[in-house]
Amino acid sequence: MGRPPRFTPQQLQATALALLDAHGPAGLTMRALAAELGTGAMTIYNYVADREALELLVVEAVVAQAQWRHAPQAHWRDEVRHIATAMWQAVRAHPHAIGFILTRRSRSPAVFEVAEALLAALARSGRSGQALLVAFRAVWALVAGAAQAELAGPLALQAGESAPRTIERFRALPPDRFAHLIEIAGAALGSDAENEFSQILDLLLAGLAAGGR
Amino acid sequence: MGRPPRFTPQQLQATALALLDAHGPAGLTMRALAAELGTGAMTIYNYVADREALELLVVEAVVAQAQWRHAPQAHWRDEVRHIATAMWQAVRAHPHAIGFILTRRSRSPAVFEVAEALLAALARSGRSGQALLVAFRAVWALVAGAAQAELAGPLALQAGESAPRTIERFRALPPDRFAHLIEIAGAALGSDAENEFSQILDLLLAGLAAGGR
DNA sequence: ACCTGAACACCGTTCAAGT
DNA sequence: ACCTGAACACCGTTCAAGT
Repeated sequence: MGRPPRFTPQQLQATALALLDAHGPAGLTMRALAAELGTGAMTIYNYVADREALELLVVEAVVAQAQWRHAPQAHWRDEVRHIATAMWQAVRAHPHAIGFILTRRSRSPAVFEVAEALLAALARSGRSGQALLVAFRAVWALVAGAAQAELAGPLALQAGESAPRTIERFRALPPDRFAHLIEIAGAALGSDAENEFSQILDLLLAGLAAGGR
Repeated sequence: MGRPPRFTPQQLQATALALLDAHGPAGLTMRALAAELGTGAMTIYNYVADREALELLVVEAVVAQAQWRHAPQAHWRDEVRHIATAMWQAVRAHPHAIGFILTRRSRSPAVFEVAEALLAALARSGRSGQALLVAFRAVWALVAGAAQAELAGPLALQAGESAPRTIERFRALPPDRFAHLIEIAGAALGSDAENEFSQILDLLLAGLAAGGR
């Protein structure tokens, strides 16, 4: 007998993301999601194949939030910057989702769409084929890597750790072996993430401009 | 009564990494590790505080495998390339560990040592303070991001998927919306990872050279 | 100090039965 | 077609008892 679905896929997706945002990866379970929706755990399996599919749904939800405008009249450099920044911001808006975004292979339209937009902008630098691929991979890596560095890099802030405490932690390292690291720890704490990402991107864009048109 | 430990920390670390390499993340459990060592699950807790600590042990094991030589007479560009490549290769040698490396914050000496070596090389470009931090974060992001892209990027090969099958999958996308992605999919499959990483790094190094000395 | 089994509070998922 | 509870095979970890 054709029974109408109790939930929409969008409802599931939004609830899963909300759960993740609120309680972190450990809080996103089939059972917790079901409870949040007011049903039993097994009901979730009417909408996703398994836990992995649920995680992909969340990745899609985050990446889909990346918004950019197509600007064919702008310089390709500005358009690449615009799209890369949009993606970085979307990822950054959901810190608890970053782990999933970094490690789960998503084939969702949202991911393909940012990829295509980036490729189109980069193609305007005069690249095609292997050179275009390399340029794309470089920008993608920088965006993903910037999110990674903030989450888990050597200079990432520990969750709930104060700035003075972080500086102190680095000062406690052997100064003869980690001189630069200790020196830079202060700058890392004073650094504004948005501005820093912009500068990192600038470095790569300068390299891309040198090789392009 | 002072009882001598049955295992060394190195033994635990090596066995954990071997288990991960052989069976993937799902295969690395406290119980499986204990069984592999021929003991009960709870024995592991005499060596690590919890599962998270075990994962950090594995991350450390992988990063510690990065080997580079200090070359103060070489151009800073070559030294940066050398260290970045060493780290990328170490990460790449353990595909099943990449997820942990990307998402777990490690404060192990191994991580601090690559970071310091990279910083020292980059400092020779004439940078210090915020500019040095930005240069470091850019290189780090590129290395981490390259590993990410290979694991989970839009052009990553699906585990066990053949090259023709991958191309077919991209050809099945709407060609009007994903023209560049479809075009580039072929290049992505023919691309040699080592060579591609080198080219990506070149782009960033060109940008770094333009801003440095 | 280190070892370890029993037990607890969770998971994801299979199965079978419902509408 | 979709819903759902019971049950199974796992987890990480606490506790208490051992040497």
